[in-house]
Amino acid sequence: MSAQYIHVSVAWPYANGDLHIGHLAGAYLPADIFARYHRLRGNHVLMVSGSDSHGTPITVEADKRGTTPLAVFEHYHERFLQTQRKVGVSYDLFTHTDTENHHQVAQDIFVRLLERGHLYKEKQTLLYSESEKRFLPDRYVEGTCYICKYSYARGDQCENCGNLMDAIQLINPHSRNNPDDKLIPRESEHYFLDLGRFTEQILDYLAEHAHHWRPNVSTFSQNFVKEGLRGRPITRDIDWGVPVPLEGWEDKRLYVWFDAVMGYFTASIEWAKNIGAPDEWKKWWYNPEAKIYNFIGKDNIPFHTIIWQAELLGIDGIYNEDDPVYGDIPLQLPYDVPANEFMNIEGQQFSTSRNWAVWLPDLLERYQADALRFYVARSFPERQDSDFSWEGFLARVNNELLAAWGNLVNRVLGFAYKRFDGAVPAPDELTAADSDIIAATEAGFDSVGALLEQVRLKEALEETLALAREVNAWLNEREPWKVIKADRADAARSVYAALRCIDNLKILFAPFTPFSSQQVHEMLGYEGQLFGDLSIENYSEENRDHLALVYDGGKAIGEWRTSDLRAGQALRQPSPLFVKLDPEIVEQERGNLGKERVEGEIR
RNA sequence: GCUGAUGUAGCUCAGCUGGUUAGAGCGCACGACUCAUAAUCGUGAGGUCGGAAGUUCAAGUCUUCCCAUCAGCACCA
Repeated sequence: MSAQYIHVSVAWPYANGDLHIGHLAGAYLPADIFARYHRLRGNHVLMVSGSDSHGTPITVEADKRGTTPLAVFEHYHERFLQTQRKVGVSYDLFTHTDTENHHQVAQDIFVRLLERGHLYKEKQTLLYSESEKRFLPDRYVEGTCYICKYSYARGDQCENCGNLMDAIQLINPHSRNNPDDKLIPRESEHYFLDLGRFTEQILDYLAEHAHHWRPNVSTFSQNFVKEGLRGRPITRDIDWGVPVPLEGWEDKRLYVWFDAVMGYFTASIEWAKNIGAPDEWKKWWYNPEAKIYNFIGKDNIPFHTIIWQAELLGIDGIYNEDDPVYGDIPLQLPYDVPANEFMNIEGQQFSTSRNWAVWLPDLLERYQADALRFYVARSFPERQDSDFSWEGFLARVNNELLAAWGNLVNRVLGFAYKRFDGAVPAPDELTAADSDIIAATEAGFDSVGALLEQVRLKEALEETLALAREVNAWLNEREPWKVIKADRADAARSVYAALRCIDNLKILFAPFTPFSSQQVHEMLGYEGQLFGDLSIENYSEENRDHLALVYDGGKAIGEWRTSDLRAGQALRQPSPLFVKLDPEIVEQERGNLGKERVEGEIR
């Protein structure tokens, strides 16, 4: 099979706070595992994402900290880059939405939608907060219900009488967070994306993919459309964001959801520019053979299964009219949207305000990236919400990752290194049991690979782990440490077979735990690196420059294929792969939950 | 309130279109082994599948109702 084009689109984090375990479990780690697998397969992977620089949460955070939105997002963007490099999320490009490229493409998309009649103007009356200097979303508004006179009705619904309402219908509306803050109704004109006109196309699209999507994503999306698609506003009265490219609209900006979701597209274009091949992105976006995967959390499903599709359908052909190769090909819609559910923490929902959270930068200071990756992958909320618990982390790292896999590597390599002069022993002929165990691990390339293809990552890891256990069991049968005393040749057979198995497992584990697989690779005496390098680069545009995380696969030699380990290959001095965790961390870490977290100043 | 999802051994989870004594890993008990970060391997004890009713020769697996949890319900993205 010739190499496929795989696009891995990863949800864009708001740059208003550090990354936490939920980001990793929901989207980044699944995406990275999937991308690394496809790279090992020799496919052309383009994995992009970036910091969402705009949006109310960032301006709110800036006000809170007495600084500017720009300073807030740049501060967190830089931390995102470092954190993700450390945990090994291998983006071909992780950029942000305040680049000149993103602004330009977002505006072009807006104009194109406008020209094609997919946008309409409408006046809305919204409640404006003088003190917060913004229009408040309905759910942040509280007031007296005009029907039942209940005094704590929400802007969207009265909890007392159950009637749905518009916030402006409330008597004496005020901000929920700040009851003294009077809200003033203000009329304002905005552009809306006319979603309704895409209903049929989107239903067809959803039906076409229903059989291979996760049921929750598929069902949810279909119901969402069937309830009726209404227009969504795509402009706001704010000053932080992508300017609306129209005369007379200078004091408005594109609404953040509208510009952020197209980041997958704009970042692909930026990536192509950065590598000096400006049309290269079309190999994914205008190639019917390419597959685009959107890795997101469940809270974002309709944006990635409906609204983004509408935008893509609406702008079809953009930047492509005269292209000799791709000119007549439609813009590709996502092939799959493997949304994850949520990862709770110690049985409770994640919450920033209560600091009920596990922050990645903190975690990566204390634990190995692979330990974290392993536990999170073991607990992926693929079908339902899952739980991050420190007890679980301790148990899974010590009793599974370290005991089954780390120990297997350590016991075999240590034995081979000491008893066979630091080299891979040369077997005369393998026993049937030895050939069988090698074949069993080789079969993993098909079975684990098939699961990874289907984005069934948890099962893939479980299968890999089971193979490691199988090798341990076989080794206990063969007992080379006992056999060697009487029959060195037979011990050489089993040790050789064990090394071959480890060489296979090294690749099977590599998408999940790339750092330790690299160590195994080296200890087995190989040169080179399984994956490419992740670095933080500075890119200059016309008026300013920006930092980005970039994966360079140039040096990568890892391949998704069975071991052909040579007898006689010199081993390197083995050392344990994983640090055994002290049970005390459970109490220590639990103690940090809910405590105030001190964050550094933003310059 | 409406829509959708989830509820299976102590824990974390598998169980596709209904069909032999309900599975895995961890934990636990006992045993083996000692190459290995007291890791590994074997054996075993543990669930009647949230509750109730129903359909069926047969239900964890379909239907209805109830309970609990979660998400969405359209200007939070």
